[in-house]
Amino acid sequence: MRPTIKDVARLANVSTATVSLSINGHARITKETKIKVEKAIKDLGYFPSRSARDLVSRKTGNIGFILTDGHFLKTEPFYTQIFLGTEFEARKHPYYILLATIPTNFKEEDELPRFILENSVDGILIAGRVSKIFLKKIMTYGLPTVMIDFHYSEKNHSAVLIDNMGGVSKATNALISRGHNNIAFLCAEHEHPSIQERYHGYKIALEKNSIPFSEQLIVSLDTIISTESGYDAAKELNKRGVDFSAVIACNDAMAIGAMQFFKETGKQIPEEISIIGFDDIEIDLYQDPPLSTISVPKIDMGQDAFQLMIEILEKRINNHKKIIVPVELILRDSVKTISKLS
Amino acid sequence: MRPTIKDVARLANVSTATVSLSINGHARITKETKIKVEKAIKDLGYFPSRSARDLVSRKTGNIGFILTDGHFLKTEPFYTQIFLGTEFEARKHPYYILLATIPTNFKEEDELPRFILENSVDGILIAGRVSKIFLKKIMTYGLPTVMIDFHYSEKNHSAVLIDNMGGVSKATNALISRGHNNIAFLCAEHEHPSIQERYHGYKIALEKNSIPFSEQLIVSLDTIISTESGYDAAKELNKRGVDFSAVIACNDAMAIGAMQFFKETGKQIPEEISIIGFDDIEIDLYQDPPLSTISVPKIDMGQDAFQLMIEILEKRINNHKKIIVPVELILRDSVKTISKLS
DNA sequence: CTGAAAGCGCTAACAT
DNA sequence: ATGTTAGCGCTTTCAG
Repeated sequence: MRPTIKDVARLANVSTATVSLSINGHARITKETKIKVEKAIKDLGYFPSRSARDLVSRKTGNIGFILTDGHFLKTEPFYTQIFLGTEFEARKHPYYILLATIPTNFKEEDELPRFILENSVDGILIAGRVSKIFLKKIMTYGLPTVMIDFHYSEKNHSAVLIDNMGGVSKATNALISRGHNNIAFLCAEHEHPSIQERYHGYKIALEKNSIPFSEQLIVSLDTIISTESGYDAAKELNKRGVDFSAVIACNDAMAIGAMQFFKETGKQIPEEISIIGFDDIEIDLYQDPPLSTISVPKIDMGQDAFQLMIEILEKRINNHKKIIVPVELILRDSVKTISKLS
Repeated sequence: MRPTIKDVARLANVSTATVSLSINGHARITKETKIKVEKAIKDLGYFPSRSARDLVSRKTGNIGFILTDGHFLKTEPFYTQIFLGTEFEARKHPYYILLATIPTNFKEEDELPRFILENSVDGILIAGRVSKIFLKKIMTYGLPTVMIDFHYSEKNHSAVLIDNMGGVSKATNALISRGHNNIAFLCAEHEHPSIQERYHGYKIALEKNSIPFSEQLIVSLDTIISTESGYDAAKELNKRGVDFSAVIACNDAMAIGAMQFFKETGKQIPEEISIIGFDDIEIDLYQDPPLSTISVPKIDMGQDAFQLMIEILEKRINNHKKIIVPVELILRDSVKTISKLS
């Protein structure tokens, strides 16, 4: 039988209240008694019962982590790493993470994650793009929510977001400073806020460098972001017959697909075309040549999100705070300098 | 304020005990009262409190899922899929899955997952290879345990295992029936039980087909299984200068590394060398040619493991049961027929 | 077949 | 500064 607070109290010769107060550091307990209590706890190998604690405190000690099936099952563990980040952080706090996936295309009649229905979480983390229907449905539960790598700008949620604009601006600047003037931009899923931000970063950078913007260099597909759409986008760009020496893809998957197309058509990378992606996924390194990219600190994002949740939960900072995590440009062999600007 | 069992009792005009019995289907409650109760529950939107329930039942309603950092972070979501399988199954039962990672090289002084220390799980699922030190340490807690894709044969745990031997036998047979007589076997981490089983499957198949076994065709590296070790193993095989028309690698990662080496040395696949891996990971399809492999039903394995846990937990089937999940040979372009046997 | 009541382990007033 | 005590919401004997 596991020892209870009573056992501790008995052994330490104090009341259960004292033990409780002592453990939770709440009241001003004498140092001496605290030491006595701690010794008893140690001797007994005592650990507070979660359910008893939760019962009286009316909390669950759980945080729900929600993402879509598609995002969880993807080959590249982008969201998996974010999840792990929240898990790492949760270890330092009295919380557990409960994971649930929802259908990628969540519909009105779909059921919400069980931990919502059962009221087993004190707050939820939502990672990646989810449908508006889902968001609306879940919001009726009034749970503290932190979104990760996604948000609808018109809604006011706390969120941890990637510096999409800054990232692509960096990439664009790097290309420009290496002599590239005709830089194509390949994307898909253009209704995705992140994609719009990345596109925006591209435009801003051109502007700042007084480089004319050309619609001809933009390929925006209506499909899902993937290696295939990257391939298709490159094909489309190629068909247009415009001049370009560099390509920015809205993420690594598309960049890799694009590289594939260029190689198939006999174009040399980076001799003829420089290319930069976004995300920094592991297979970038295995490309030939290794793909340059914008690196996103995934583990950190998860940790940030969890910390934000704790703030909301404990310090009652309910003011829809947004954290923008910085990104880093990683230049590898897929980028070549054409002519240095002074 | 969430409704409690009291509210339900009041509304249904019965006692709380009746509500409880009714919900849990335990006693023979009249159909009528049961209906009354159910109506009240529905009207109130009542849901039993987990913590209250757990407190009295002295269970936690949680199952811990443990795997190593390395396995969780791997590019290929092998264990991630298994995890998702357990999660899928847990949804149908009154349990939540708590995930924790441990250091790949767990040492004596490393701390066990928090949910173990805090007694917040009723049982644990352990996926993939973990150190003996870890296993020994965790076993002192006497928690019901189900191992997945790994076990020490001398210990007696319930486990869900892959049919490693059968899988490689199938692959070997397929190669033989396509005219291959000199089949090399590439592996690493030979102390891993799964690898030994795969190796065994290879030998058995040769024997059954009366094909002489040659040490020269076996490359067993002392390193970790990876693309790199696959590359190295192929190199070593090549150095030996022995004749072979086919290669079985102990998993897909190694197979891909081996293909890389063969291609670099100008060997044609499958014209000169046929190759088969093991695992069925997504990138197999993106190889050139697409890699043949043994497919492992990862989601199923997770579900099986969870079900086994439920059996142990609820039906008290404590007899170290093992489930061997079947695998499937998937032949793709990396295998060529040399000459058909009649 | 149903109700009364004890108690699971803990926290937080309220006393002392 | 510490002890007493009343619950938190639920399950489960034990009576009736």
